[in-house]
Formats: sequence, structure tokens, C-alpha cells
Amino acid sequence: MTTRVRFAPSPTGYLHIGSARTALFNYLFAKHVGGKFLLRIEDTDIERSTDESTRSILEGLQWLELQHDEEIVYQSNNAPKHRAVALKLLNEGKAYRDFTPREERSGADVKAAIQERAREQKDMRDNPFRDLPKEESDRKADAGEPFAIRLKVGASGKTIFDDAVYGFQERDYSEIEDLVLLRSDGHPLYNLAVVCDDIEMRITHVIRGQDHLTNTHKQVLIYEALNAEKPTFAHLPLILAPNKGKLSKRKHGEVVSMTTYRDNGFVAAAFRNFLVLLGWSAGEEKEIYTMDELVSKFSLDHIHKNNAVFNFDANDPRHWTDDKALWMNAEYIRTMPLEDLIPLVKAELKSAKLWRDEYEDDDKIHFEKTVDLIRERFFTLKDFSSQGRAFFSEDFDFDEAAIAKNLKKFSELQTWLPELAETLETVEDFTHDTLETVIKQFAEEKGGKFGVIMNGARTLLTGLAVGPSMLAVFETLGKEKTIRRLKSQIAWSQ
RNA sequence: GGUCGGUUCGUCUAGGGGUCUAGGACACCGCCCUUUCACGGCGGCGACACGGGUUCAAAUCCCGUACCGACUACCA
Repeated sequence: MTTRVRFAPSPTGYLHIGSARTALFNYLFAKHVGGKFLLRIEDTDIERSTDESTRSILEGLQWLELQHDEEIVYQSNNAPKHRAVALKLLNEGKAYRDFTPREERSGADVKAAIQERAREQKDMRDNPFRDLPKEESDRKADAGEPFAIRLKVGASGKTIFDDAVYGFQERDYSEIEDLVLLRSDGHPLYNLAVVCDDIEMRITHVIRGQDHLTNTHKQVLIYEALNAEKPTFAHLPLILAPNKGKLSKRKHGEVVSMTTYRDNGFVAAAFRNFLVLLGWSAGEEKEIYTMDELVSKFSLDHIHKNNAVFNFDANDPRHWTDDKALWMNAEYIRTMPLEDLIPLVKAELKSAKLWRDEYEDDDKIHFEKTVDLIRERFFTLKDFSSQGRAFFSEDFDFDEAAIAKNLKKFSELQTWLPELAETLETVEDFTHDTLETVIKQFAEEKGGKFGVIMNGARTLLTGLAVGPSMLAVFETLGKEKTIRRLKSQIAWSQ
């Protein structure tokens, strides 16, 4: 039997990093065993689901390169089927009509209210309509009395299943209430919908967040009522906020959204690599994996049981997201094959209006050399257009601190650097070694320090106080720009 | 409250009775390299939640306690 898994987000917001990781694990598991990775949008919560959210989720998956197989299933399209199933269970006597008036639950304090209610320790089988004779139930229904349909959970017994991550699970029926299958307005509920759809989609492995672990018992009951074969369940540890609480948009903002990473210059492969290490490890010291390696190494039995903390400090710009994610991104930028990086840099330069078509034509080699040089110290793709701006444009800013530290502190540089430009004009072979000889000699003649001259040049040439080896910068920028910028007085007048 | 999970450096983790005076990565700190630096090299700091058992031997197995989390909806 082919392995079939699904990622089933509800479109009530952007793609959350926890969901993204769930999608990733599903994808890797499917690909590892040569199975199918399906996508189902659980848009049955009419009030909260939006098309925009669906789009955002799709974009996030696409960015991470988690291509789904087959057509996307929209759960709302299946509502009639879910309803039919509820009715079928009703006819078979496995479910019953509950004529209790609906209790409206809404607002921020639902959770508290539910907990409060749960504290009462009531008997899960005390519903007065549970054993209402069929005739009477039919009569009330025919009379137009609204009713919900509840699953009739056995008086005694227990549900069991063997979770691929958490192991053997059991729960006594007395802990499970007669769950509502169909709302009194005919709207099918989550547990019913999930089970029906998973059956219809022939899902073999349900891989999802640990927050569904206890729900699973209810679903197992539905599978059994339907005489359907249960899939294998595998629950994933949660990804928590630094305070070990739930990671949410309301409390934590943009850091939890996938689009934030895409929009802030993350390399998708790097973020994916970071994500896969949250709750899973191959049991080795290696940490950087290509997608192919992940597919071949991934397995459910290396998934942890304990939750992982997504560590970041909202008040510290340098640690605005998890340090390891940031490091991973930098690592990818400086070590990934240049040909894979180039398109990403191209996109970044385009969006910053710094892209020129020559970069992949006449100027291709030089462009690639430039990217290769400056990527060494970059953390995100944004750095190519910000810190790297001077390499792609004449219109760049000078860092105030750099001017103070590298130029104004040494006033003699104001005449020396233009003089250096004159000297460099005579250099035919504008390359690293030759430049080094010439500039060292120039420094000696002036009685100045080589380093001071180089750093002054750095600021004039790039606007910054940090960057790659200056001789390489000279060479990469080329003779013409080097000379022009060394002569420029713009920075001096700031 | 109940049920179910979980607990190894600040964070991500290796480990599944002896090879653990607990390994790696990130972060942090120091030194080195150097024309700068957020590169690189070397080093440092730093953890088995606690208490009982079982065993010749426990981070690893069992029990209890503490703490954290999930669930407990006519939400998903």
C-alpha cells in the first residue's frame, strides 16, 4: 500500500513556523518512503477562514519547496459527505440526536469557561437524549426541533492506539464525552471531518502536532464506529516561545510567520534546515543537510517527545529570531553553491532596484566574483542590497561611525587618498598582488600605516568600516571606480 | 480539577545500564590571524529537575514529588 500523508492547515492566518515544521516532517516522511504528500485546507470554520490565509499558506509551502502531490482538498467541499456520515451513524444507532439548546461559546475566555466546566467532573453519559426512544427522537426532529448529533460513546471500555512517537496510548471511555459530530445548524465538526477526509484520502499516516494527541482518542472512536481502518498516528512535539508558552501571533508577532523569513532575506533551504532540527535529529553531529539528505535520513523514530523552544529576544535587534536560524542562514549564504545563491541575490537586487541585466550577460563573471567576495560576512540576502550596496551602485551611504573611525581620525588621509588614486592610475595590472606592492610602497613613502590607508579606502569605497579584504575589494570594484571613489570628497564633507 | 505527555549546558540536541570526569551546534567570553569585521583557527564558560529504589554499575530501568505543556467546545 502506498504511503499517503497529508498536511491539513486551517486557513485562519499565515503559515506558522510550527505548522511549517509539521508540513516539512510530513513531506520528508512521504518522500523517504516514496509516498504521497497531500494538502488539505481545513476551511470549515467559516467565521475565521479566509482566502488570503490560504494563499499565504500556499506561498509559504512553495517557498520551502514542499510541493504537494495531487489536488488540494478543500474540506468545506466535503461538508455534505460529512453530514451524510453523521446521519448514517445516527441511523445505525451509533449516534443520537441531542436536543439540548446550543450553548454559545465565543470570546477570549472560552478556554477558561471550558476548564471551569471540566472541573465539575460530571458524568460523560448523563445526556437526557442519549437513550431517547427512536420514535420520540424522530418525532421531535420532524416537528422541527433543532438538534446536534453526538457520537454514542460506550458505557465502559477504552480506546487504544500506538503512537509512532509517543508510544502506546489508552484512555478510558469515562474520560471521553459523547462528542458532537454535527452541529445543530448542520455544520460538521472537526473530529468528524478529519476522520472522514482522512479515510477518503486514504491517508496511511497522520503526522501532526502533539496538541491533537488527546483528540486522537475521539477520532479513534469515530474510525471504529465507521468500521474503518485506522491510520498510523505520529504526534510531533510542539514548538514553544522562549517562556515555554504557546507561540502565537498575538503575543509574539511576526517572528512566528513564515513570510517574515522570506521577506527578511532568509534562504529557504537554510530555514528548512533549521526547522528540521527542531524536534528531530539524525542522531549524528552533522547539522547541515541538503533536501536530498533529509529525505534519505528522515524517520519517525528520531522524533523527540519533548517540546522545543524557539529562542529569540524581541527587544534585541541582533537576536530578533532564533540565533541558530540566523547562523544557519549565514552559513548557507557563505557556503552554498554560488550558482544556487546567484538567483536569490538577483531577486534581492531586483527588489532593491539595483539589478542590471549585464550581470547575467557581459558582466556575469565579474558579478559572480563580487557576490562570492562579499557573501562571506553576510547574514541575510538583504545584506546584498544594504551592506553590499556600494558594489552595485554609485549611490550608497557612508556610515557615520566609519567616517569618524577610518577617515576623520586621520586628517592626512584627505590628501593621501586622492594621491593614492593618482598612483593607482599608473597601475596596469589591477590585481591583488600588484596592488599590495604598490600600496605598501605608497604607505612607506608617506610614512603612514598600511592599515590606516586601507581602512580609509574601505570607507571611501564601500561606505563601511567592515568588509572583506581591501585588496580584493579594489580588484573587484575595478580601477575606474576605485580611483573615482578615492578622489571623492563626499564622505569628507559629512 | 481530571486525563495524557514531557524534563540532558541559556537555546537546539547526542546518548537507551558500564566506552559519560556527559559529546556536538548556536549564543556568550577570551586569545590568535589580520588592513577592518559579523570570516577563519584555538580555547573557556556551561546540563543529566529533585528524592527514593533496582543493580556490582543508572543520564539511561521503576516509583514518588516538583515544574512545564497539551487536551478537557455545537473551535480547528
